[in-house]
Amino acid sequence: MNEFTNRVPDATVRRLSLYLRFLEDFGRSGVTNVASAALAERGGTTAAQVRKDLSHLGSYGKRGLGYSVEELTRVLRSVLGLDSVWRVALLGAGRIGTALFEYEPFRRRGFHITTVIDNDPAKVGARLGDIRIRGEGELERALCEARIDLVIVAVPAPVAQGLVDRVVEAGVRAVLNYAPVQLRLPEGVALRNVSMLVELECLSHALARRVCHSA
Amino acid sequence: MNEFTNRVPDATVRRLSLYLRFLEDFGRSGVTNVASAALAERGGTTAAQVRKDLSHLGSYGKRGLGYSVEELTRVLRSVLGLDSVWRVALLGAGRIGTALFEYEPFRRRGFHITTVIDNDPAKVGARLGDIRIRGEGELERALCEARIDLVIVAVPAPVAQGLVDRVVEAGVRAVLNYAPVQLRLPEGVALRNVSMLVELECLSHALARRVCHSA
DNA sequence: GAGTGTGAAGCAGTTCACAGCG
DNA sequence: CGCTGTGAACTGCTTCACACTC
Repeated sequence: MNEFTNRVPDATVRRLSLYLRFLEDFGRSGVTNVASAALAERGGTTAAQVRKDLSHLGSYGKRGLGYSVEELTRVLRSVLGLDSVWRVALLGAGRIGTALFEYEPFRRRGFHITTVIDNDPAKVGARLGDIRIRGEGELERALCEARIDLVIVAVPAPVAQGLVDRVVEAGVRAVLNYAPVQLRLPEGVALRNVSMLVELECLSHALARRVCHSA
Repeated sequence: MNEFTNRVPDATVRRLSLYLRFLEDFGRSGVTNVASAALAERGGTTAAQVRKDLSHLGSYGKRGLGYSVEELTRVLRSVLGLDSVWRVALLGAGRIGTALFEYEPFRRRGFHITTVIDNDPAKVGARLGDIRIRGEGELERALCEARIDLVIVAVPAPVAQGLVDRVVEAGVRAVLNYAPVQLRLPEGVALRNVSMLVELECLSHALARRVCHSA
């Protein structure tokens, strides 16, 4: 099996993202080979799980030796689509939007926020870093001009769906949603929700019921 | 079965949090009864899934009628531990920390951030809202004085584990982690990770492989 | 010997389908 | 009749165990 044959399960993809971080750390500390057990240790999972995850991508391990840090790093970057630069638009330049904009790891991983939209007239025309904030009316034009691949939604819940409809119409195929709404998207558009409230409420459930949940 | 007999699966808890939002919306628009199909519609899931989820809590539906919005709201709030106020400490008053601090929905749901810690001497003593930022050295004292239930970690990755060890030692039983590290915690402490990078990389994977993932 | 790759078994969450109640 | 609650079937992820390779 190789990286093109099969679909990689969602749960696996999320772990691959972690493994990649660990591999980069190992690489920086000069480690050249790493065993599934070592990755498992760092990731709070099991060696069998790591091997199963990696086996979805192909056979990159050497028996008795483990995986080449350098090779596996390359493979994971490729599988996760991190060897191209993705052009990202940020919708909403409020507290959360601004924090995301300035989050260094995004840029380091090849996610370039080249467009920022906000509908507050006081903000339009202002700068975020070296980018001029544009008004909602320019949405389609901006997405098209900048050939945006992916959109981060950080606007208030009530306006999110309307904006996203337009974004999808404009041909964007991936949406990362920070607004506390369940967005409705057509087939073929990838969506991920990051909900601060949901996670916090899971913890509050755990506290109230004295049950331990981990993730 | 009632709300105290059995463990509620993790996947269900996350959906309960969503259902609660929908119920509150329905309540505001004056709807008094709601069928599983209506909740499913809003949540992008199926009616059977909703009923199965709710059946973990007990039998609150009326056949032929659906669920009482008011009653179900009360039950969900209780199951999610939202009828008490939780005292929260924020570690890290950087971009992300500040954004979280000012995120209104937290407070509205009963999560009160009463303590803010940062190790930057320039920030210590400054105010965030009406709270004085305290130095790292005061961590244990602050947690204890404020009887903190839950900690939000928004510090740089390299210092996160050290701080969390002290937090756990001080008796805190729930941690919401925004730092891009895999924290190691003892049994019995609830942990949730919110990783901007993982979600973004799932999307980039989907884009690169032209596969659609939703959540 | 050390450590991978993988079928097979085990487990958990989801979907189905329908009996039963209001 | 409409809609819930739930066993039973199903699907998919995780764990196990071991043959196999370096």
